[in-house]
Amino acid sequence: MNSPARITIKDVAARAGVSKGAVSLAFNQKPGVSDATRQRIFEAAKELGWAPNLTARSLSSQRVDIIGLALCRPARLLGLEPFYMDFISGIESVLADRSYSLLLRLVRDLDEETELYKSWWRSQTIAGAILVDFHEDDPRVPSLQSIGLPAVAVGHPSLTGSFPAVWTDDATAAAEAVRYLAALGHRRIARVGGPVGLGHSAIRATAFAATMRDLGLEEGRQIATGFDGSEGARATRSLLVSAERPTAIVYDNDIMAVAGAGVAAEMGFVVPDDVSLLAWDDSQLCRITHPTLSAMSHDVHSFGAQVARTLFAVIGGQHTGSVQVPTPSLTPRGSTAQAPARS
Amino acid sequence: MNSPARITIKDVAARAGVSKGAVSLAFNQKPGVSDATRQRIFEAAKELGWAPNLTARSLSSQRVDIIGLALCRPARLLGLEPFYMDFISGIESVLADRSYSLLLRLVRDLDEETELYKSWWRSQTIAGAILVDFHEDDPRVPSLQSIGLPAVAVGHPSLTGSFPAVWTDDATAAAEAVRYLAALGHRRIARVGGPVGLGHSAIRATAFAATMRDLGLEEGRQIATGFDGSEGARATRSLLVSAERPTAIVYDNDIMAVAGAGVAAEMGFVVPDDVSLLAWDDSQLCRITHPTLSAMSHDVHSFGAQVARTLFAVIGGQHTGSVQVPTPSLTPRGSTAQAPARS
DNA sequence: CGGTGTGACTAGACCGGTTTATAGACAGTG
DNA sequence: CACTGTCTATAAACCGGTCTAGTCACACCG
Repeated sequence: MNSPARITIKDVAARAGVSKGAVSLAFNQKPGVSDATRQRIFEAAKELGWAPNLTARSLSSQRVDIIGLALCRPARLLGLEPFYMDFISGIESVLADRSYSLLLRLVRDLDEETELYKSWWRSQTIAGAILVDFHEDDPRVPSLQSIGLPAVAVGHPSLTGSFPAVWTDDATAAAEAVRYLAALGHRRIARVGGPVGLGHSAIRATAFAATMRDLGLEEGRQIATGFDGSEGARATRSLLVSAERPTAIVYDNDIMAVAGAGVAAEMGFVVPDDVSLLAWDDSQLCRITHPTLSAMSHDVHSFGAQVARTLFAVIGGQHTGSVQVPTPSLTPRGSTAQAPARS
Repeated sequence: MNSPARITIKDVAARAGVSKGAVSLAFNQKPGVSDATRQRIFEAAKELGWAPNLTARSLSSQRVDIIGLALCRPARLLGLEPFYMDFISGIESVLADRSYSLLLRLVRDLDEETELYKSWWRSQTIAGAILVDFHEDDPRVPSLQSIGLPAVAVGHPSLTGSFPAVWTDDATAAAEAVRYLAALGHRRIARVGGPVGLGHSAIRATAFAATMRDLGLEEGRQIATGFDGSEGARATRSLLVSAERPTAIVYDNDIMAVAGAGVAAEMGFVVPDDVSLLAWDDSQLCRITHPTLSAMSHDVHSFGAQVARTLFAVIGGQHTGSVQVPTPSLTPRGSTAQAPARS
């Protein structure tokens, strides 16, 4: 169509009266050019408005400055989960420092995700990848390990094969949640969790059940959902109409807790007098509802940053072990209180 | 470190007993190779597990299959706004069809954003860009126009210079919101909006004021915020304690409306009996609170898809005009009702 | 039978950088 | 003064594709 003759390294070299090689050396801070020449080269580049063509650069240097992230949750849900954007922004904060960018793709299922990563890796599009939402016996682990994709896994090390994991101790956090509610006198505690297949949901479920047992409480009812607000609402409704109505409910994310609070209000239950609710993640959402939501809170942004740092270590060829980030801790707010007097 | 001799087009060519060129032709669905040969080539490629190196491809074809998107809102906020992820997923749905990917970056301010786009464009990293959140006299317009970056602007055409705009009629929607509330008998209507500088906030503000005037209502109070939940709460608090307390409040997004509902409850006002609240965007959030939130609703996913389609047209060299997507329309739910009897 | 197409295929230039081997200039040294 | 070493700078190979110009075989035509 047009292209007013793109400026290349050659033009800059000509203008500065040097060779292509010299320009390359100057721009990569390498020795081999005098300060005076370097200066001249920078000036020429500035006058011409030149910046190195990254495509050409990565072709010849066999290096690429893009990280891949595929997310495999329904779009509708992603929009709602404050978690992801916060997580992504944490990743970005580290990438930006090193002039890396994040390539994002939403996929429908794990197979599509695996294929995408394979294709990105084979085609040298990405330098490494971030894998999230691990399932038990996750199919991505063997496939992606075998092609040697540098990646860091966000999930419990027991799930992530040989990929270095960045993980948070969900089991301990789940136990703390139960203990806290028990300490408030609650004896019938329920949990509204994520899908059964999902690794961290399973871990929380197990820890939840074990802690209930430890404390001598009857086994709490647990309902698996798809993290979706409306599913959270449905689960809450089902819990609140049951004969053995729980007096406290733990949710696996903030959205479902908000939905739960909505359902409680709709059914005439007062939070926290009739039922205590405990959210998970502690995004800003927990602070703007009424009552405010008590939550298991952690720093999702830092979590993302740590993931990115670990990935750089992996790409750099270091044999990184798994990294544990701080365990979510309880932040009490207005949605939890003493259990109501025995009914 | 290792690299088990990366497979290139040459290896595939050798294995299939043809030249590099033939492999290239076969893989790009171009004529010039017989079906039999094509077949052999594909087999060879499959056996070797080869996929074209996209870096090399874009270098020689001067084409790139990546779209850039820089978002310039504080990370904390992005996580909360259901809008963006939904919007992004709409974009993705179109990109994926054409095997394009989305390069995402969070930036701190418009200057950083401008520089980033310039650098992406000069370095041939992206084929085009999506610009969002236009301000009045947006500095990005002249800078990016002058370098010839193919881009589509999400915002009212009056703000986007010569960039093709994809926009939604906020003025009409804002007027509809006011008219609806007025029809319910509200006479003191307030608005909690976005930052004054932001284009669509300004448009809504103007339309809001104009409609109030048209209906013969006293000028409604409008408060500018940063879209943040806590700011929405603060604004609502300030409105509800004022002498001229409004009986209806329109918010510029869902989060602030949720926060507003929280504040109302905290202050003992019943929604919608004492005060009606109207959200904007209508994410799932509006359906899970209690009461549910009435909202100006639109299809953000399709919006994103339309933006992507328009961008492809621009990249393809078509002189696209601006495209208008459907105007947000009112979806009444539980947070709006007749105005309380005259106090 | 020579001339003209046409389709299949190849050699090699090219994209815009990086990197290596090498040349030249100059200073220091025995 | 020849000899070595250091520093600056260059030419050319290279990365892995695309793409143009051209070769070749074969059929078709007058």
